[in-house]
Amino acid sequence: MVGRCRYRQNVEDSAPSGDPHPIRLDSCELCGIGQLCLTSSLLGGDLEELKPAVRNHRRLDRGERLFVAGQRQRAVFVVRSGSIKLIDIDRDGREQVIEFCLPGDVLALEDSVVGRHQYHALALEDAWVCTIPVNALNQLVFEKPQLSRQAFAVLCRKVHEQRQLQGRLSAADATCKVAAFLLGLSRRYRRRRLPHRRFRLSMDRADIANHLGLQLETVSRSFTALQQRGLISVHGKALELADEEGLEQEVSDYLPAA
Amino acid sequence: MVGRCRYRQNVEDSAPSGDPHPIRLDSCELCGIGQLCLTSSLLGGDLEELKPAVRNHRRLDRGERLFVAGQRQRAVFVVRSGSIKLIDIDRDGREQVIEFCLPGDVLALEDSVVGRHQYHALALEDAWVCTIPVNALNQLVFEKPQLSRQAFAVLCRKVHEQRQLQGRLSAADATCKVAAFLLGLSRRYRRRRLPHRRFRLSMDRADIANHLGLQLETVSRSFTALQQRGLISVHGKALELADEEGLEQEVSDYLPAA
DNA sequence: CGCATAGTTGACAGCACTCAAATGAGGTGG
DNA sequence: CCACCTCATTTGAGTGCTGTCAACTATGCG
Repeated sequence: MVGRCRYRQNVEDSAPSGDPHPIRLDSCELCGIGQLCLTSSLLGGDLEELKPAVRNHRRLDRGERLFVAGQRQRAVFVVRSGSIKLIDIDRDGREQVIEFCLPGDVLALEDSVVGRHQYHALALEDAWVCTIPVNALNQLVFEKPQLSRQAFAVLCRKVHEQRQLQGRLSAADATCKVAAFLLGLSRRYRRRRLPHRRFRLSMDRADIANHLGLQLETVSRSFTALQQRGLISVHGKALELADEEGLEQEVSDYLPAA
Repeated sequence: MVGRCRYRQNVEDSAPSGDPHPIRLDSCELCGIGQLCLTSSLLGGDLEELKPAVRNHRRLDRGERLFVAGQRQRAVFVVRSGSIKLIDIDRDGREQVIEFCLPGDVLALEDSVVGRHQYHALALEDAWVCTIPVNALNQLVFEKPQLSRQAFAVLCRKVHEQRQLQGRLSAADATCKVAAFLLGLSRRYRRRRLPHRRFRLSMDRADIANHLGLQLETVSRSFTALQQRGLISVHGKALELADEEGLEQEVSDYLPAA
């Protein structure tokens, strides 16, 4: 299960600049994510403020757990490279994918009120995360009260995004859901200045299906359908959005503009 | 469209104490909701702090709009009696029910970051709302910085609830969704010390269907199915949960415990 | 009392789920 | 480096649930 990941984070596309996430960067200045790190929005866009709070960078092997539901929260995390899924496991052991977290995403911010992690966090591939101990964060909030307003804003966006997607999509057919999912991923990559036309899906069909409330066979069929219509090109986890306009058309009946 | 509502807020049940929401209460001390008002959690549970912030109580007729998407936000609201639906309307004029707001619920808190309302708010029945002007709220936050942490907590709960419901429910069958919806309503009423075994649905079948991603005929059929199995009793908008255990059993495959 | 709207019920078709098998890719050990 | 094994993914066939269209009933309002 654990092993070196032989894949690049993403297939090259619009940003042909080698590996965008070199390992072992201990400072924020050198971090490839830079201003795209959601921590900077969390901290009011001022990376200078951020540095003293970020304590260490942790490496995760594929399949490794960053935290477990119920566990006392010691830190808020930011994905630096790789991707992580948040899952809920019910009494019967069934899994529910809550969220896929990409580079730049803040993890477990919403757990800080309760003080315990609400979900399980698993690395979908080898990953690096930044760690902001809750103590350091609280200290920072104490020094700069406006910071909590930034955190508030991050949460508001999250509420809004959840509502938009899940509300409209619940009535959509399978292909539509899949198309929306892919476009959503692409937009998130683009916002982070990562390749967004061709990239590698870090999650498997089962994860996608679970997240969208479908069966994995249905997801696979939807991929095939979208490909036959020339909207995408898929080979396993390698994905290319061949016709973004067409894709948006496909989901425009259910999703608002980007 | 606009007219006096001849229905009581709720059918009597466990709390046979007359109309629980007398009209025209201008002070928080006399408000029937009292500590169950989510504003009190918003304000750290201290109603004393709340009073100077709450400016006026506004009456809404059934069908009346409290605010419109895009409109500049002047206040955060709390439902005092009646109920309000939050809806999104897309380019093609199609409606999407985002949320049903019951007495005690805070409205538009998550809009305050953007400064504009994100959705339309319509009264499902005659209603009263409390109004907290954003100026007053900001002033209060300035005086008591911890207050923003309370607001943060409110949002976190919202994120969490949304995830639980929509995530698990997206894969459930129609009857399951409807059962979960009814139980969810019931629990929210109970938490507010309102009749929760027998109550009146303030929204119509179309609203429920829209919210759950179903067709109204399917919702109707699900009601019938649940009734034939002795789990509920429905006559139009009058609802009774005849077998809460059975209902929970029905949704237990998809929803975590209360 | 009659109209308008809300809600229920029925018939039928289509899409997604289920079960099953085949294909392909990735990883391991010789 | 190749063979093999395992698991992810795709594809197929059949069934059931839900959407669609339509008719009917009940309720509320003037």
